[in-house]
Amino acid sequence: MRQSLGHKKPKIQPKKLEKVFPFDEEQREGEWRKAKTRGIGHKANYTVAQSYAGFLGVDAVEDALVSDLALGGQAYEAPDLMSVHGCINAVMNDSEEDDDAPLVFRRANSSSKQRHLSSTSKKTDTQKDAGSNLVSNQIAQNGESSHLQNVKLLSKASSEKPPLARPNVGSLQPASHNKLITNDANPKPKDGLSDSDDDKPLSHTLNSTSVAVQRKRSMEVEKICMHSKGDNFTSGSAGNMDLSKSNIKSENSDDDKPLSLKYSSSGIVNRSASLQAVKASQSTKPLPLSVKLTSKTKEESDDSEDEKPLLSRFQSKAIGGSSMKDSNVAEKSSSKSKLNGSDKKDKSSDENSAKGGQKRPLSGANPADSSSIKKSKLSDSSASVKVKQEDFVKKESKTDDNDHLPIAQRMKKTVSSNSASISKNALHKTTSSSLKKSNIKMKKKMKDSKFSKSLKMPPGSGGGQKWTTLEHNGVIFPPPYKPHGVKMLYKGQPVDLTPEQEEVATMFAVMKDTDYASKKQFIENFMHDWRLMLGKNHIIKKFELCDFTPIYEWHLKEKEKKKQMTSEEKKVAKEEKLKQEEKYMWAIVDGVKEKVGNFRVEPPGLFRGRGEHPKMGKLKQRIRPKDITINIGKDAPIPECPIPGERWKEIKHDNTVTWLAFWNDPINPKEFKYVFLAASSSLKGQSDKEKYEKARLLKDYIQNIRANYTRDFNSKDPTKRQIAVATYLIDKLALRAGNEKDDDEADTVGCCTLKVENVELVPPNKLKFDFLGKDSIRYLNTVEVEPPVYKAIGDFQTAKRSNGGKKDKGDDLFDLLDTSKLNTHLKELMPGLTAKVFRTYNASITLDAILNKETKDGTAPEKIAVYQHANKEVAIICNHQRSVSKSHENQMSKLNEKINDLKAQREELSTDLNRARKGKPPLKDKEGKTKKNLAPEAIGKKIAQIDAKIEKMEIDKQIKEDLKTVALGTSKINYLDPRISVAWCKRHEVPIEKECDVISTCVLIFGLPVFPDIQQITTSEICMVNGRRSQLQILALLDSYTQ
DNA sequence: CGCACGAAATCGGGATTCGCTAA
DNA sequence: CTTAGCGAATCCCGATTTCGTGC
Repeated sequence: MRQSLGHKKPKIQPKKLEKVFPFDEEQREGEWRKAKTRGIGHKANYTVAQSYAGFLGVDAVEDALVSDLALGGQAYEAPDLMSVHGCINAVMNDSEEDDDAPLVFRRANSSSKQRHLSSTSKKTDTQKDAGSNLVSNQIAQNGESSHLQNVKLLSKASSEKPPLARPNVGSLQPASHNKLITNDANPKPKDGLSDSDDDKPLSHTLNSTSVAVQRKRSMEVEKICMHSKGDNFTSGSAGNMDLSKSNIKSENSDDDKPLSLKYSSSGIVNRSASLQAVKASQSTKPLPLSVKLTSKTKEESDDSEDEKPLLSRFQSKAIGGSSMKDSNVAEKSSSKSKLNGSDKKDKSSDENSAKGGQKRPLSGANPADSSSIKKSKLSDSSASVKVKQEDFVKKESKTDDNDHLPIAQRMKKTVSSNSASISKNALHKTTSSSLKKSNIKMKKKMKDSKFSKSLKMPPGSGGGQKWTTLEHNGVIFPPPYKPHGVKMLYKGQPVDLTPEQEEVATMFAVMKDTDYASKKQFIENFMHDWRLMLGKNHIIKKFELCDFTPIYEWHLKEKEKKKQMTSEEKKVAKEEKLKQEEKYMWAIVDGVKEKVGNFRVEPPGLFRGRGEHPKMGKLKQRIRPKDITINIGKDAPIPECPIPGERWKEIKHDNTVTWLAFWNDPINPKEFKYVFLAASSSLKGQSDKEKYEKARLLKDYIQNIRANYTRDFNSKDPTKRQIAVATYLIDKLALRAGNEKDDDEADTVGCCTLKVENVELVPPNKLKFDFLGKDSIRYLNTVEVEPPVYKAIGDFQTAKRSNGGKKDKGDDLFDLLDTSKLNTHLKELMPGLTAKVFRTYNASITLDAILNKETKDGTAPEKIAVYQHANKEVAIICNHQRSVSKSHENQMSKLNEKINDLKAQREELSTDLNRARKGKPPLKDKEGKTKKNLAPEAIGKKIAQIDAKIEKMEIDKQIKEDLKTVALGTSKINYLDPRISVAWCKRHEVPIEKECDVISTCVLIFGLPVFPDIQQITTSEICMVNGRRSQLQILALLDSYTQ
């Protein structure tokens, strides 16, 4: 056991984190319970609409914040992220602004150090170094995994920290006015404020006095809250501004010593810096995130959407406010500050806008890149590398080398030639100063370039360049089939099969215990494809005469063998596999090592379609190199084909896409299977970020959109009317758009493809939906709708077909609509708006609303229960279901048994209590033994304990029952903006670590030094790390930077 | 020596995460 | 190219057993 601790590096870390901030198991979920009473059964009636109120409230809050700011007189312009960061920092301690740029790092270091040592003065470099050394030493002592230690430290620090947040929170919430969202036409001034926010955080921090700091902290908290409420989703720039300010200040004051120490710990910082630099150069630009967060995304919106209208709005807003100027000033003044990166970005954005809002072409992710994609990748990398190096140098000089070395090495690997210089730099401080200068310049350039890139051409927005250099090793194929020689029976007789035939027979045999094996369609398809292999004259003709049992039993035996392997053996096997796959696991994108998602080619098998899929059971042919197209950088070595004698189908060098390879789906040749980077990659994080930013942007338009469709409920134009009603359903019920489907796909529908029979009118004004959606998951929900909608649906159902006939139940309800028409319409309402955005928006806004509404003072477990409850409501809205586990019934009865057991104990104790009060000895227990003669008080205490236990178990039971069909993970990963979770944790002092399982990773988003080595990760990369994704990210990062 | 108590070790299975691949 | 659920793998925690200590 202990030993195990020593070994696993990556996984351990997470564990440790958890341990550091353990929550008491006992959850008393008071409110939660009540909420539950609604239970799953009620989910049917739950609609997004219920969360609207909270949503409005947010705006109000924002306004309040704004005024606050105004009063303060200071124009803080920190990006949202910053603000959040700050909060986090306060809690976690660390600095974080860094996300953005390399410069940031330094800052972060210094700031963190400062915090640690003493808030009063910044430490000198040497001081910092010392601090870092301490940390590193500690780590070293402990031994194996410095990570762990660091983590621990961090977590402790965070836990220890006195939370500032709370105080203000309450006050903020009250805000009641809800300002309507600004319409597209005239964005409010706030936006402008928000825009400006991005820039100047640093200066503020520095300036703020301790008192101010405290205040700010509280402010921050508030803001965060706001954020969580609405900020995240609302654009409230003003609020954002506040946040940023507060954040900054808070950061200064907050920093925990521990954190700073950790933070400062040399290696980490350097690494992160380098990473940041790299990223910055690339185009990931963490800054944008931050900006988006607080300031609201205006910038982002610009980036991604780039709608002129938006830009103009933002600009105007920004201009209108003093913020812009301030920001600029701040930037200048604080150029040295680490935040620079962000500042610069902001600036650049401002500048750009000033110039005319034109965005630069995406051309290169990195500034350097942009300058010349043509350059050999080496040169490109070198450019970015240089920046990195510089950062490194600085940091390294300060910190000790040990930690760094690994990183540097890594860097080298990726960068190649550069690495050497890096290491050297580390050694020589003297050079650092000059380097710094150059760095700063570089940074500026980089920022600008980044900025332009990121803003202008977000990857998601289409068309742009996604990378400049790309290296990877292709894909790995499953091992060839090994014939087992076990013969199946036909008419009771063993049959000889060729290895190919046996392989397919085995595919079927191993599925004997699944539902598929008894489905007609499955068997039909399987037999069809298998017969092709057997040939016309094979004795095997009829499925009914086949007996796969021998093969099935062989399979069971193999499985058992595997199970019986000792852990030692398993470990060895695992390591071997890892060794084999190692080279395929990573890609180098613009000089940064990133994890590849699905580098394993899908093995052959029988297609397992979901629901009543017409192709289930078909043979999924083995994929060979000749089926695969590789996409890779022009200058990168072409991956060697892993199967001797074979070759790739094609090599491409398309930098406008993110896939590394693809092949045609053998089941549906029209479709493709792509190999992408892992969720933890910056490319994915970036698009995630864009997704959430777009959702956030919707908040500014939603009011108008709703007014719009409400008006069109009664439109005389039937198409308009259908669009209005469909939009309403998508908004209110979070339905999917519903693309047309071919006959060879499962018969499922979405909004646009709803059939007449899928909706039932329930007088007076309810609609009952019953249909199979994506994954053939049933959507069953009865909701009350506005009368005009009710009437419209009825009209659509009875309307004439285009050919004049009468619609029947299988006809399209929205016969004049399809997804492209709908989305075209939506895009007119808001740039980039699609049906999916409503889902994201409503999921996140609902989380936000519930958290704000239901979180009360209380224990951490209570708060977490609130979070879970909110998560559950979102899952219900999105109709994320799961099948009830096989052991569910079993588990429930066990729980009941235990409860009954406890109740019996309670009874017995209560008898004893009565006797004890009368001075009598307790009765003998079941086995006839005599019990201790306890004092009545002692017995009473025991009873109370048991009562508490019973109550907890009852609650657990209830939760379990309620969640048995609800899948929380999907929304957590794909729909809930992690910034909401982070802000909430911060505000309510819920440890970010594991508590809400979602969140541990979010830390990364903000560049918090949870894992020192990861620190460098910038916002953009991680961005939306939730749940599992966060885990992945953490591990991936650790792997990539720590090894 | 036997017993009570508590800490450490071990075990078992529920909970969570991961990997996969369909949609 | 994102979103989704499933089954397997892994983690985690409580329950049970074992071990150690003191009376």
